[in-house]
Amino acid sequence: MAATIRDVARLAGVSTSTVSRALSVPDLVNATTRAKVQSAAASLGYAPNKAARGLITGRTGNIGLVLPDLANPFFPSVVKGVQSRARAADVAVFVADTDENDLAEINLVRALAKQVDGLILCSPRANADELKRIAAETTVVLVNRLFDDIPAVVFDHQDGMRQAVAHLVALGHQRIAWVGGPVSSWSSEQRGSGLAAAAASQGVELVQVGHFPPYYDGGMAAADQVVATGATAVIAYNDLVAFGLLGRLHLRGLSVPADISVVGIDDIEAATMVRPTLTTVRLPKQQAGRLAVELLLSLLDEAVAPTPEPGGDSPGSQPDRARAEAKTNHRSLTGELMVRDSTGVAAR
Amino acid sequence: MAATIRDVARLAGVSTSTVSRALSVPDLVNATTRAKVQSAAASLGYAPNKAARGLITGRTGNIGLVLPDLANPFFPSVVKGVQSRARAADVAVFVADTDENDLAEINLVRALAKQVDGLILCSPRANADELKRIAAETTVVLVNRLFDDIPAVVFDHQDGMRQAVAHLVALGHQRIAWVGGPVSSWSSEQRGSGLAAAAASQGVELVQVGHFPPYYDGGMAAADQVVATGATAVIAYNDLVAFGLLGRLHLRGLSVPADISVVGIDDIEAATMVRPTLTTVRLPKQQAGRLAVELLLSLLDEAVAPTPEPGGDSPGSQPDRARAEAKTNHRSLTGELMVRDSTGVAAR
DNA sequence: GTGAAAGCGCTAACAG
DNA sequence: CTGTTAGCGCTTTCAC
Repeated sequence: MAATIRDVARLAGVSTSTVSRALSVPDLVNATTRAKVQSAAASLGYAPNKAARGLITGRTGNIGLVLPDLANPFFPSVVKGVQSRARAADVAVFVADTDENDLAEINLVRALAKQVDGLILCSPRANADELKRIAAETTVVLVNRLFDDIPAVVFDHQDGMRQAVAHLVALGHQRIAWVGGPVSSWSSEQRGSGLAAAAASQGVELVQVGHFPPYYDGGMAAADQVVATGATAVIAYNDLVAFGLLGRLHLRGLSVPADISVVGIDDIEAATMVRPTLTTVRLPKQQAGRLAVELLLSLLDEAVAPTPEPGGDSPGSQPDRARAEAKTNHRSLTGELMVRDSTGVAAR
Repeated sequence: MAATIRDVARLAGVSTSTVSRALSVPDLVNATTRAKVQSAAASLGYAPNKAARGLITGRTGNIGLVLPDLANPFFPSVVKGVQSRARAADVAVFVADTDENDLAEINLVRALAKQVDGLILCSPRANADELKRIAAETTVVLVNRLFDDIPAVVFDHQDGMRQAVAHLVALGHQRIAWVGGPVSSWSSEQRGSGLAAAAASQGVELVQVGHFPPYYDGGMAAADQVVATGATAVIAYNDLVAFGLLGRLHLRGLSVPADISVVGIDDIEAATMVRPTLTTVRLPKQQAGRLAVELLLSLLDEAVAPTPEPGGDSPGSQPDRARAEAKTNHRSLTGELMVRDSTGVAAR
């Protein structure tokens, strides 16, 4: 059995309260006692029981991360970001994979909610009502989805899509196909509309080719329709779909980029492992994870020490404005185009 | 604030102990009381606080999973397996990524150990002493590494390697190169020796080409040495390394499988997304995760209700033998060769 | 600056 | 079958 605070107290010849203080609010105890306690703790290899502490402080020191599918390389990156930031704050992370199942999602959220201080929901599939309810019950940060004023970290696809289109236009493409992701996916909608805006402002034609599952097979399924549009370039919902496109195009004897250019979104590691290597919009996935943790932690602190009510001495409408904006708690990250071998001069 | 057991007790008009019993050992309470309690609990949306329960039962209902690198697609699969099995047992999973850093590994283990019932260590990098110490302090199951008699789930590479070699031999290959993984990797050693045995028994020549990092770059680095051996086929430590090989061979203008055949190990999803698709030994990764959880849970139960001491009425040396074997708590999983486009008839 | 006492939410004896 | 009592390991008043 691990050492308890009592063992430390006994060894140091002080009360348990003193041990507690010496370890968590060191300034409250005399330097010599503190040293005594610390060495006692060290020699016993004592570490406080987080669960017991949580019981009384109401803070467990744990957060939960819920995501749709670890098999999609996008998510492990986010997990890594979350982990690295959480570790720095000495916070442990529960990870739950929902298998793209929205029912499993809400069950997992409910189960986890009890034992964490807050939740990070990555690309949640839950509907609006569920989301609202969840956010009402526990502190949550959304990643890759915006909803009401629930705090969130999202990718701004406007600029990434602009870069992708500019690149293709420079190569002479005038007709671009867009392979959308799942209908219910917030990010697919964002990517699509960002792309539409970019295409419009740069004067190229955009053809949407339906909605497909965000996997390799989705790309396989989309490829023939893409070809049928007569587009000379195609932008896929994500890299996995782009790979599927590559696969099917290859089967049909079409060569990339000679016959058609392919652009992905995400920049998963495999994008440089396939041939041709994939031109794609790199999304700062790890950073999103880190930011989400930061946002969550700041929210939690805020709950403990709430910001003083406005109404200071100066009118200061300017600062108020800034605060209001910060208050929405939305962080936006932009992507960056990685030009590789899957895009080239427009065919004919 | 969430409802507590007291709220439920009040609403149902019973004591807290009755609530506790009704919910965790239903048979111990009268059917009508039970119903009353259950409906009260339901209407309050009550769920027991696991941390508080753990404080007294000594079981948190949580397990920890520590692994080297989520960016390697091998690991997310294991995580998925662990999750699915854990969820079925209503156990939550802490996941910690060590970034292949053995120091981080032991720190994470220490931090997690306090708040979980047991730990699953996947491909641990820790040295023998550390491992011994960890296993002494907490219930642990190893995945992908065997050490002493710490319970473990491993892959038996003997048969997978035999299959791979048989396949290559059938294609006329007589000289096979082996690209090893990290020197300190237990599984690299296993794979290497399994391969050596297979090669010897099937009468083909095997050339080891050093040790390389288990990534794409490792394969890139190994490729030229592989070519220099004059081998007509190469087996890589894992699929990622095989991809690196494919990449560098392509750069050098060598064609796979016409000039050289390439075999990987793992069968990560991307193996069917590259061109040529990769022939590889499929490892049942998810199953390993599931088995590890099962093993861990059974170990935990055992600790609670220990097996009765031997010494029954019958001498039964046969059953004893079986029990002793089961007692080692090692589960072995075998791989299966997936033949795809990266292997072909030996280049003469 | 430090100790004694109370209690977080829950379960496990122990009586009845 | 059910209620009372005690206490898991810790923090936090409240006195001294």
